[in-house]
This record gives sequence, C-alpha cells and structure tokens, in this order.
Amino acid sequence: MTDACILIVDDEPAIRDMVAVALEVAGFKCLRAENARTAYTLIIDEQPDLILLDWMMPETSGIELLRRLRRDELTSEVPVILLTAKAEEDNLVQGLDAGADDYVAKPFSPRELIARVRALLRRRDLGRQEEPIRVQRLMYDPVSHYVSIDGVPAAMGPTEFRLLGFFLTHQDRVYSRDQILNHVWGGNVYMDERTVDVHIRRLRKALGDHDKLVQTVRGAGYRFSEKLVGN
Amino acid sequence: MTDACILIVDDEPAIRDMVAVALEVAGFKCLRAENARTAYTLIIDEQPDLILLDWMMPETSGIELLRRLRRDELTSEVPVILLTAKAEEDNLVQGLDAGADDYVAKPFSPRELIARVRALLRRRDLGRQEEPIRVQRLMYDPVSHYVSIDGVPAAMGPTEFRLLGFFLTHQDRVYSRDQILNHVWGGNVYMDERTVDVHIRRLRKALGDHDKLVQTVRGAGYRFSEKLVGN
DNA sequence: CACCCTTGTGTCGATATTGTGACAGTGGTG
DNA sequence: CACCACTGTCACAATATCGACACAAGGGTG
Repeated sequence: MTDACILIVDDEPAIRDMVAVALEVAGFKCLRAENARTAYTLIIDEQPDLILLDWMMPETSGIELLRRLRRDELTSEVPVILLTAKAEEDNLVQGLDAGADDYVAKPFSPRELIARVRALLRRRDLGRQEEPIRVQRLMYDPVSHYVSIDGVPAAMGPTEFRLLGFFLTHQDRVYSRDQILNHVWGGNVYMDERTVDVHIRRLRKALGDHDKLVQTVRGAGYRFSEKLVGN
Repeated sequence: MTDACILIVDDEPAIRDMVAVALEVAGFKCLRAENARTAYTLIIDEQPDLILLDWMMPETSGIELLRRLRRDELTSEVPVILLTAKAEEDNLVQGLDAGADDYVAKPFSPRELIARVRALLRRRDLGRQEEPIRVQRLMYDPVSHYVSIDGVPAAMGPTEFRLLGFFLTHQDRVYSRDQILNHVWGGNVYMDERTVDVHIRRLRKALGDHDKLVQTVRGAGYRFSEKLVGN
C-alpha cells in the first residue's frame, strides 16, 4: 500500500509534475504520461495500481482511454480517478458511467487528491475473504481481525496475521521463502529470505499446539496442511 | 425522509432518466449508475438510502450485485427494489431470495414506483434503532440522546455520541479509520485519519472503566467488543 | 565422526503506529 | 461582547512491531 504505483496522465507538464511531486511526498511511486498512447503502453507494461486521468487531452481524450481500459479484461479492474476542469463538471455522469471510480475537479488541493487516492487504494484491498476459516480447533476471522484456538484468543502481530491468512487460503502446497515474501509482504520487496523463517517461528508460537500445521519442507520452503504431516 | 438519496442502476439511459426525474420531482435526491461497477462505487461512497436495481444488465447482472451487497455487512441493510421486465417475472422468487425488498415490473407507472419507494423508506425509518442498548454497565439511549454508566451520566460530545452509536450497532468487527470517518462523519469527508484517533481517545475517556470495549487493532483500525480482549 | 548446510530461537536497534495533551478556530448563547 | 462547548490538527511521548543478526540445533553426507 505504501509503495503503490500511480500513473498520472495529463498533457500539461506543470500539472503532471505538481501531482507527481505531491504523491511522491506522500510515499507513492509515480509514472507519468502526456498522452493516451504513452499511457496505454505504460499501463500494459507497468500495471499501475491506480490511474489519474485528465479528461481533456489532445488526440485521444481521457474518456476514450477509460472506455478502452474497461473493455479489456486485463485492465478493467484498475481504479481510475478523472481530473476535470470546472467547466466540464456537467459531463461528470458521463465520466462515471464510462467507468471512472472517482473524480477531482481542477483546481484541486493536493490533500484532497491524496485522500481520494488513498480511499480508492484501500477499497481495492477490500472485497476479499469475509467468512471465518476453521481448521481443526483454530478459527481465523478476517472480519474481526481475530484468531482463536478453542475459543481462546491467539495473539500475534499483523505480519503473522497476514501470513496465517495467506496459508489458510493456500493450503496443502509448498511455497518457497521467496514466494511467501512476495505474497505476504506484497509487491516486489527485496528482503532477507530468512525474515520469513523468523515470522514462521512467531506464527508457530502463536498457534500453540497447532504449530504442526505449519510444516517445514527442507530445501523447498513451507507448507500449511492438516494432512501430509509426514515428509 | 424528504431528502433521502436514491441510487438508480439501469443500463438504459432513457429509463434511468425517466425514473430519476420522477423521483426528483417527488423530492428525492438521485444518483445514477449504468452498470454494477459504478453502482458499487457509489454505494460505498455515497451510502444511498435506497437502491432501484435493474435485473438485466450487461456484465454483472443486478442479481449478482444484490448478492454481493447482502454479503457485506456494510451494505447488507440498504433497501433494494428490483426492476424487472415482464418476461422475467417467473424468476421473481430468485430475486427476492437474493435479498430484494420489493420489485416493480416494467413497464411501471412513476406513481406506483414512488409509492413503493416511500413505503420502503418508511419501513427503514421505523426499523431504526429506537431501543436503548446495554453493554455491561453501559447504557446508550438514542431516543433521549443519553449515555450512562451505572446510572451515572457519561458526558461526551456529539461526535463521541455518534461514534459510540456506530460501534454499538457494529460490534465485534474491525473498522479502518477511513471506514469510521465515512460512517460517523457521514458522506465523503476528506479529513485527516488521525482525527479518528483523537475522538477514540475522547470516547474512551468518557467511558471510564469501560474503555477496554474500544480496542485498537494495530495496522487495521478499531473494534468495539466485549469479547476479543486479547490480540 | 567431523563437516556442512539448513532450519530454529532469542535478542536488539530502528522504525512504524498509536496515545495524549495542548492549542487555535468555530459557532452558539446569554 | 464574553463565555462556553466542541472540533480538528499538531507535536511529542509511549508502545508495538519489524527485520537483521548471532548463535544453537538438527540432519545428511562422506
């Protein structure tokens, strides 16, 4: 979330830079494009997490690009915020109907923009597993953000919680330290693989007598499974 | 009631506008969406008081959207009226099973539609929390707008009162600062998330020795719960 | 048995997140 | 106008978590 990548599409360099700088200060990574063609290439290649799209641009307009994105399954999910000049506000419905997730009218305050960006990124993170998962006497409830064993709360840090969540939704399969790093820590972080070992250890401790669910596969990685206790 | 906000979801612009105009004349505020995606966004952001949902739509159908709404606690309460073509009437049971509160078959008279909308909104207003809520030695009375602990009045500001009310009706679940802002401050407010922290602090102080009911979930948000003291 | 590679464990400084008190601005009221 | 309650923001303190590291333990191999 902190290092989400945001594409800014606007034909005016001044606005492009202003927005980019504001977002970078707020901790986001930014890509810039000055027209729809460049933007499209970047979207395909870099798969940004969110797009800030100017409505009025020479050649292909923002709306056209937006429609194109929504049509293609590969790009139809990425959140888009439209940047519109005051005069265009009437057409807002058109923009939202084309598939924009939100809009910001120029001139806008960086604070507001960042707030909306954050809101959209957060929403992207929602809409996933909602039901509690039970394994043996272990209960994992993503809604209340809570894990218990025999009804007794199991204390663990946020990373262990995410790690457990990952395992519960990917059972009976070996994952290398590197894969676990990518899935649980999210994004392309380069970190010491041994860090995974440490958090595995912490997770096991938190799981008490269910620690056997997290299995070491020598030379390969880790596996979460009720079965396959041998090997 | 007079300024209730109604979301109209239909892929045909003609119907969308016809319905919207009729409702606006009747004194309602309207939002429009032409597909399920836009609709979902608006529902999350604007939290309409009622939804008119077309059954047949390209991509995600109305029924699918409805099921999704009912699954998520955040949106499971909003009343939904299905708009169906005559030919689809056979499937009505399916629609009602999915969680629709009512349906109107096309073509329909605006008069009938408005009557049904009014009826549903009335029911919503009745079903509103009117009874005092008790948790341990805490009593929260929305009618008299009054909170007490062991019969002793607990002084708190309006914001803390609303915050407490929100928590009491959404217990045992973690909410992010952003979600709390949207629910308690209402609508699209763009405010510093840390404001929530401060009001949490004020609420805890007002709750005296019941302050443990408001629990911090590191990296996630806050949760109101009698149980789940650990973690 | 000695060696080596892989994995497990405890601890520590740095960092991130949250709690707390203070302050200034606002709007209502007498 | 003075007063008061309430609100949002900030700076700083307190705390929890993270990633790295050092070392221990275990198992396989020649």
